[in-house]
Amino acid sequence: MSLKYALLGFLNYADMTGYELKQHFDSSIQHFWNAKLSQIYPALSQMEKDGLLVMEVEYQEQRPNRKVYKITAAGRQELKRWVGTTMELQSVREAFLVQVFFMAQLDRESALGVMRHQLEQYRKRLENYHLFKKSFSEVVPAEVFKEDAVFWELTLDAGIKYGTAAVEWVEEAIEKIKGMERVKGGLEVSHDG
Amino acid sequence: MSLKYALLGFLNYADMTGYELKQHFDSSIQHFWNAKLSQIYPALSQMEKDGLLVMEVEYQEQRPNRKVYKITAAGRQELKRWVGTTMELQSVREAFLVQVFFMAQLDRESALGVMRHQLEQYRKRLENYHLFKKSFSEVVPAEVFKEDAVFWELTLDAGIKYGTAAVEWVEEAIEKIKGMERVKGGLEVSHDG
DNA sequence: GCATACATGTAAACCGTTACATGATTCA
DNA sequence: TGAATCATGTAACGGTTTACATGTATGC
Repeated sequence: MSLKYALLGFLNYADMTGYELKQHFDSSIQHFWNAKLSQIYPALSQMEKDGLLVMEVEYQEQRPNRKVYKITAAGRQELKRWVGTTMELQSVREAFLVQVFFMAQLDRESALGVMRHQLEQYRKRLENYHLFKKSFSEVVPAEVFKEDAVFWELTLDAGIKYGTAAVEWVEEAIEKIKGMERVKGGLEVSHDG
Repeated sequence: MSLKYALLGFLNYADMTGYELKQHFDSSIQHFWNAKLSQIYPALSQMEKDGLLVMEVEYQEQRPNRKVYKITAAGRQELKRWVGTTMELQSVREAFLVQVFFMAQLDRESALGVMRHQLEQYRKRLENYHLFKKSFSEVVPAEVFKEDAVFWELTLDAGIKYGTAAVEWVEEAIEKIKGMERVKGGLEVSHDG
């Protein structure tokens, strides 16, 4: 459902084609929401039918015509309504935690291998957030109002907070696994030997 | 995809019906993965077709027969393989951050209202994790091997880490929003007045 | 010569939620 | 009397991903 509102949100800044909207996704909110073109195009035509957008064709030769979408008054209203709506907390879905939950199946070294791999990936992601944060003031276009930039930066801060939590958690988890006594293949009891 | 492995994981401890599996979801991994019965039942019969499980019917009167599923050697192998597999980092999907990203649409008080509501919900969730953590040693059945309990507790620790990060982030966000100057409806410039 | 940017889509598959369907027993 | 527990499912719908479909211009 957020796809629709993300599209409205971007079109509230400027008229755009689906292709350009995809670029905005990729350069800003892709850290916490993304969409493929194959989802964006049908969503836009549906939103046009619903009166949230209007579309104008720019004719081109040697490539498909550009379909430029513009937000309507109804669209602006719907965006504003949604942004101000308090929602239920969405439930967490973390496949990696399912893996950890059943990880006693593995011997200690395999478990540590999986955890270290995850740690490396969490670190890389966090590093990217930090780099993005550093370059933030240069990246943000000057014509943008300051209040927008504040909220954009808040979403980045969220990524850094969560990312830091993830890295710390795996680091501590690795230490706890190292300290375990009865892991299969460890020093003490083995259940199938 | 994790549904399949969660089912294998639980059935690796004991033979069970779909109904009982659902109860295990609800009392343990529901913090990071959940499933409805309407998804569990077809998944189980598919997994039986794939040779990961075998099913035995226990006849009952006055209610549907119990279909007790048992993991096969192939199922155990598949579980073990998956638990030891390193996976790509899954991308984050946080509708709330989409909302924050476009929140400059709101006046300061409305924005603060939405953030405070979210803060309250994050706090409640974190509180639940803490309560669960305290009662953890009592809740874990005695017959369970200690190594399983260590990994189960790690997933709880993850919840507490992320939950704490979320609470801290919103608290800081609220302070930053309070400190903003050019928010619509704030003390300074208004763009449509 | 190959990848990327530009520019549009459709179709099928997959995963998950909600609604529908049935019906006895037990507890408050 | 009404809700929860036990116990099974199917059908429809919605959102997302992957694969298929087309084709030029530009830069490395």
